[in-house]
Amino acid sequence: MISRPPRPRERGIPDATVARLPVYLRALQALQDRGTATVSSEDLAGAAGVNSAKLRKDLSHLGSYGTRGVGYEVEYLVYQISRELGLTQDWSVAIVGIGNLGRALANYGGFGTRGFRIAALLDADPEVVGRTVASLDVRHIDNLEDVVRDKGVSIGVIATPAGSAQGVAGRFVEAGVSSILNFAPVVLNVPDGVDVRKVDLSIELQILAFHAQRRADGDGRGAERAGLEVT
Amino acid sequence: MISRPPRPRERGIPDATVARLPVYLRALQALQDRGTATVSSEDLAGAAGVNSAKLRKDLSHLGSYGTRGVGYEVEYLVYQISRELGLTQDWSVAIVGIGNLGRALANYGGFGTRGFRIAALLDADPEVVGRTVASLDVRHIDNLEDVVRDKGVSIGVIATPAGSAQGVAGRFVEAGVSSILNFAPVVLNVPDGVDVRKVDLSIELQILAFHAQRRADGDGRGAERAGLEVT
DNA sequence: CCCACTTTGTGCGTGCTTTCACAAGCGCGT
DNA sequence: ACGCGCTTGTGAAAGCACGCACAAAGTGGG
Repeated sequence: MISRPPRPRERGIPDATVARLPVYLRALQALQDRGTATVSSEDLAGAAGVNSAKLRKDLSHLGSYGTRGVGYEVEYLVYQISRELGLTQDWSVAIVGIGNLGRALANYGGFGTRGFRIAALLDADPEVVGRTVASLDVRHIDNLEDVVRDKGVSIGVIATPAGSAQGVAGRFVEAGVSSILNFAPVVLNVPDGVDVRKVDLSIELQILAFHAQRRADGDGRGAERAGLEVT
Repeated sequence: MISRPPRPRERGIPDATVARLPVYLRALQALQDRGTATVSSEDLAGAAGVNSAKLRKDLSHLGSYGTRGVGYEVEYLVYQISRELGLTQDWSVAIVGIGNLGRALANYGGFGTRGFRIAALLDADPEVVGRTVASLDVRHIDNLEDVVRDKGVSIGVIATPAGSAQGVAGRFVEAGVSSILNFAPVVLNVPDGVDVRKVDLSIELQILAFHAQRRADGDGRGAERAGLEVT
């Protein structure tokens, strides 16, 4: 096999676009709350902090939902993006590791638009198990498989120390969870077909430090590389 | 003017590379703790979850620190990456918004390698101001400018509700902070020369939901798009 | 009905990222 | 001293992503 067939991408929305859709959605919901009926790509792009051509191209991947000379109908667009992101159905989330971060996550009520329901909290520490956090009983990690099955958990959140994360990930996968959000500072090893996203505090700080240093360093001329919003 | 002069990028490390250096650094530190002296690009790439060619090219931006036939000396590489990221100096961090998340951040001791020192906690709520969190007094937000000056804060972390975030960002910038890590679900508006990074819970969940739906949807054939680790 | 104005959707050039593939370099055993 | 095996560093190719600029398409006024 010389070259695999040039990647059909059968219904392909580029990953970069997918990463921005939630931002557009939030901006749109803000507009909706303010009673705005339609919005131009220029204005929406401004609110979302992106280039308007990029926004139009992103939206064009979902179909032609705008009206030339007018703009986009806010309500309709909210619906289309929600549908595309899969927010019209309910996702059941389990959080493992109820330390400071786990508690913060559990209490973080406004999970964007609804669509996400925190179904269970799990921890290994007997000190924590049995307590009530965000009106949920914290259950022992040994019940992970049962909880996943009984509550139909489809997204697992790992907020444990680094050492336990891989083990938890493995159990999630074994139990049939194929979407994992990982806050532990380790690279998770998972089989193909499992989607892992990582959120890492200290990595973000380190990237900021790099740019800050660069700014301070070569300051024969300032701000040569700056103001970059990053997703 | 047809084309701007082709972007000198005077000491340019690509952004994509910078974003991965912290991951390499962590993997290297794990190796170091285990007493490993040298490591091949293949092994390190494995530990960091990236392609080995990519890793080598990334490292080549820092200079030629490997030995052919052998690999990279762990300790030396740790030092080089740390230096490049600016972790050999101390960064003073202020956290604004001491809710669940702010507390979690304040208590998150292991900020990667040292290099980051939490210098101050600020909040607007009189109920919270004055309390001690992570052995720091929570001070009133009105002291932001003083704190930034007195403690030499160079990185600001915003963990407030969405509504307050822009205001806090403005004050940070005004006070001379030009690196901001934003946890609030809003797009911050800052002048050029200020570096904002955003961490957003619900966006991550929405992206997971998208891929999960895709997997469930078009399952005439499974897992056509999967296993993608994302930074 | 037509014209001026607005705004979308997209073709195209450019630059960045990733990946492959391999020559050059290094260490070790003989 | 020499050759063998291993591993780096990098040219070259392919794929993506971004943003400009413009044609196409719609609106509203006269």
